[in-house]
Amino acid sequence: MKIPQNIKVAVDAVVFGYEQKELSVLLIKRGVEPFKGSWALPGGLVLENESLEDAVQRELQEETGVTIDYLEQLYTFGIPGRDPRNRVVSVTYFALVSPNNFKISADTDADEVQWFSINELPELAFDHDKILSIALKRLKSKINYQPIGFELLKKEFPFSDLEHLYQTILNRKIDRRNFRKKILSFGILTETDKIHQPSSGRPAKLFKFNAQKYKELQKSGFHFEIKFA
Amino acid sequence: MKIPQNIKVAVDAVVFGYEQKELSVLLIKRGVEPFKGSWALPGGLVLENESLEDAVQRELQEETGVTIDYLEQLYTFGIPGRDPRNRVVSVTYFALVSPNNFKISADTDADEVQWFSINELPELAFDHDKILSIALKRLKSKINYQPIGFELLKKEFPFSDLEHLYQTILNRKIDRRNFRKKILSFGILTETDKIHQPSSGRPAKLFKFNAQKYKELQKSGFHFEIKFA
DNA sequence: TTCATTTAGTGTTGATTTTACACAAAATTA
DNA sequence: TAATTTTGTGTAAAATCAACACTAAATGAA
Repeated sequence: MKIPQNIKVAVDAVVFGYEQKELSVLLIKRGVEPFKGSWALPGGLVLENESLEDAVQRELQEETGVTIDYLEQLYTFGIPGRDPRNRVVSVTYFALVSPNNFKISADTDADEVQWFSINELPELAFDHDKILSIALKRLKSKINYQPIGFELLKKEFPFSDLEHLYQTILNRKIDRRNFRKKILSFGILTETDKIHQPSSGRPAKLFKFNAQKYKELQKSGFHFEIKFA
Repeated sequence: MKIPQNIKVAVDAVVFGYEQKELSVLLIKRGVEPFKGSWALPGGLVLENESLEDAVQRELQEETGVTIDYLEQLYTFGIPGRDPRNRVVSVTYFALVSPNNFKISADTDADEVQWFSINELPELAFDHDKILSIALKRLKSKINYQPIGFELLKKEFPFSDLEHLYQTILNRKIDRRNFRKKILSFGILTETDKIHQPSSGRPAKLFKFNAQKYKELQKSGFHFEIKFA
């Protein structure tokens, strides 16, 4: 005799943002038990007729109002007991948001959505700390072999922003000359004619990531890959 | 008004084996509709109280009798309509089997389980061709940066087996001297005192993968990584 | 107005890694 | 014993990586 399966499917997203040389994660404060009042990753149950990706986008829209620039599946968690109420299998996603879309929508309760610096995280509900740590690992590893760092910057950015981004995420110094040389050698950045005036110091040219060019290069076997001194 | 969610959770596994310089995948012939009579990846619904990994192991045991040497989560598929009956979210796994465990258990119906060379695949049920192609991509990419190739060989193997394995999976020639030099330089192989007599030609020393050593090296920052001419 | 401070921008050299490449050694079979 | 098969090995040129420091252009303060 078979017992009918009753497992709920949820999605959760680890959304990263970067501003002011700080890497942050988007969290929501839970309004219901269990873990009422705790911070958690945005997410929720998948609806009957929507794809997993649609579910993530919908939940992010509903809960945070934030627009996502990059989204990929991270990992699926399904150990019985990870949710104290029911069996929930959670498909988690990894998302990046550019500073342009950093702001939290006005129609969400600001009390309940917040960016947290990766260095000052609160305790998280469920197994969300584990999910977050896997996402962070993915980010740290992936920026080395895929040009996803640009998703965390404005469309046009001074080179030093990219440099600082890598240093922040990888948490170490990078040789400026070697880094610039390497990235520029890929030929996937376009120099704009605009310049950026920092609060003090020499003005900087603005660059933008050329996704079109990147795709072409990919087709001819090019592989984005960074190694550091 | 909320409609209660009714989504089933399944697991499916792409199991790779390697023998006679051929890479193969383990498939089962479906005994029930839909796709009755078609070949498909082994898998099935997750039980109420088992973890996803346990579900994969159980299904593989039940359906194929094959013992798995390496298992990792691959990707989760959840587009509505991928199963014509119900909404099914399938968490897929990627598995490797060594030739020692290659044989299909006697208590399964041999008619319904079979190894297929990656070059002579039948049509597959559901979206299993897509799953398989992602698994293959993963395998091709992962053998370059993780020592998982050994899971597809016997515990003790002549060096040329490793060489052929890489050539088969990557589908290209590899320089024998450079390959050997690189792999040996890692220090994760132990030379046994046994030798292997090929059907003709010079006898070869047998090596084995030293998982212990690999773990130690990993801790001190070593990273398995292969690049080829 | 110039001096101190801040950030952007740039090349060279030595060390290391990668690539290309060919022949001798040990066994089997005819 | 000659032909065939597979193992095992070194070197040199090319490419990449790693280390390293000063000048340029702006701002703000003295």
